[in-house]
Amino acid sequence: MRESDSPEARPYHHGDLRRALVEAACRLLEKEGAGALSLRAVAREAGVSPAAPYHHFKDKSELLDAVAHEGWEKLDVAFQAARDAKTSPPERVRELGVAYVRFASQHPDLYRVMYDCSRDKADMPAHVHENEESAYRRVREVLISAGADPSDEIGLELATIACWCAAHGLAEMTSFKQFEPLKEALGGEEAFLRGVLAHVGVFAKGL
Amino acid sequence: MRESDSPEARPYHHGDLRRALVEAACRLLEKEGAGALSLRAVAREAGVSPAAPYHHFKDKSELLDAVAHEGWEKLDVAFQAARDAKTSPPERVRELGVAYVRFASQHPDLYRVMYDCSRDKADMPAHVHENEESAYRRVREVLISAGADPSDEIGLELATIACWCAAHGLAEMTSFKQFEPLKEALGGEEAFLRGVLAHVGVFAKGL
DNA sequence: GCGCTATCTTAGCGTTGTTCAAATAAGAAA
DNA sequence: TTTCTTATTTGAACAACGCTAAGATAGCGC
Repeated sequence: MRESDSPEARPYHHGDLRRALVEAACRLLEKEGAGALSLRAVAREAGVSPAAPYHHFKDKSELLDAVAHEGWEKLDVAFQAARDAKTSPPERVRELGVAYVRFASQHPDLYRVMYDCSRDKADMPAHVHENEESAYRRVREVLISAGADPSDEIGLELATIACWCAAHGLAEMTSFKQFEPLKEALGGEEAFLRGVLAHVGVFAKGL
Repeated sequence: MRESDSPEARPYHHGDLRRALVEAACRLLEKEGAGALSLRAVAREAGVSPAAPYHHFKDKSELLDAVAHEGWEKLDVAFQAARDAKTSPPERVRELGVAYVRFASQHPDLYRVMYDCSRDKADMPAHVHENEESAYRRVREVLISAGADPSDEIGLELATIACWCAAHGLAEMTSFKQFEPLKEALGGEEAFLRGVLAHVGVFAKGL
């Protein structure tokens, strides 16, 4: 029981440690929270020595990158449902926003890692951010399908960014306990999210 | 030169160390960034031993709280100008948003500390957040003066939160290098901020 | 003067990220 | 097969961190 018990390819004598480490990190993140996510703890959880990860990641931050990558993929899955929802295109924009925020509120520590990675590598070339990029493009597509003018390059980009900013801001705030009375008054988190997003132009009318 | 050279009250035999520590922390934050802000580094910067801070703050996080407190005060100063601007009330809402985001983009590391403190104490009683609260109330006031219906308690709160979320989201994103081409196309950061905020209902039309 | 108490220092504990030489095991070459 | 090579893992170590405990120091009221 010293490594991931998945029956996958184990190309070297200790199995696919890289994969095992990322999974251990995700497990720790859900169990103990972001504060407990040290490289040593991840190695411990995976059952290897503290130095082992350095043969698969040059840094702690590179491990976190891999975790974040996983996170963006999970978010993309959550986006699928919203995009394929059988509602009007403008409503789909809202669904996308709600899906985003709900993802963040269901996996707060993972979301934190994802965002910290994005910020710490904010000045790196674009190809580093492939997953963010793909989520970004998805928002953009839904905005177009909701009636945004695709020929107005700048306007479209501004709208997409506004979408993303509002969703990110709300995602980081929903957990604030100060809002709980309001959530109850509205009858749940879902209604709260929709209520806030309704005040954000892009979500309210799809541009 | 072992402590702050301000000629202020020094009630105990080493001067007002608490104050000196907060100032040293702010100095470090601007010089070296958030990553270099260790308790020991702050003590070093203030010219005292690593254990000295523990007689003024029970924790590292309590020092950061004090730094964040300072930050909210500085933000409030930045808000003053926007509130007193001689423009139409709806325009003032936009000014507030721009002031908020500009503050965050001018003091990114301080803003990070401020926000991390808010999140880490998100489940604490309200009086802990007096400064956030006062900034929140300021937004609320400006919204009312811009035409929001003060009797619609819930609607007003939702609008305030939407404001804050959009501003916070944008504040954390403006530094992303991906947006730089767009900023240039629009002729500067200011235009970029206004462009994004224009897509956020609350900012665009003051509710 | 005296003691009291707050303040600061020195020393130390446990943990972290990271490096490096040595050990180990898998795959290729003989 | 045996040997060689190379990728992987370990164990020991370093500096830096947050934090604690015991002692030194200095200001205060008596």
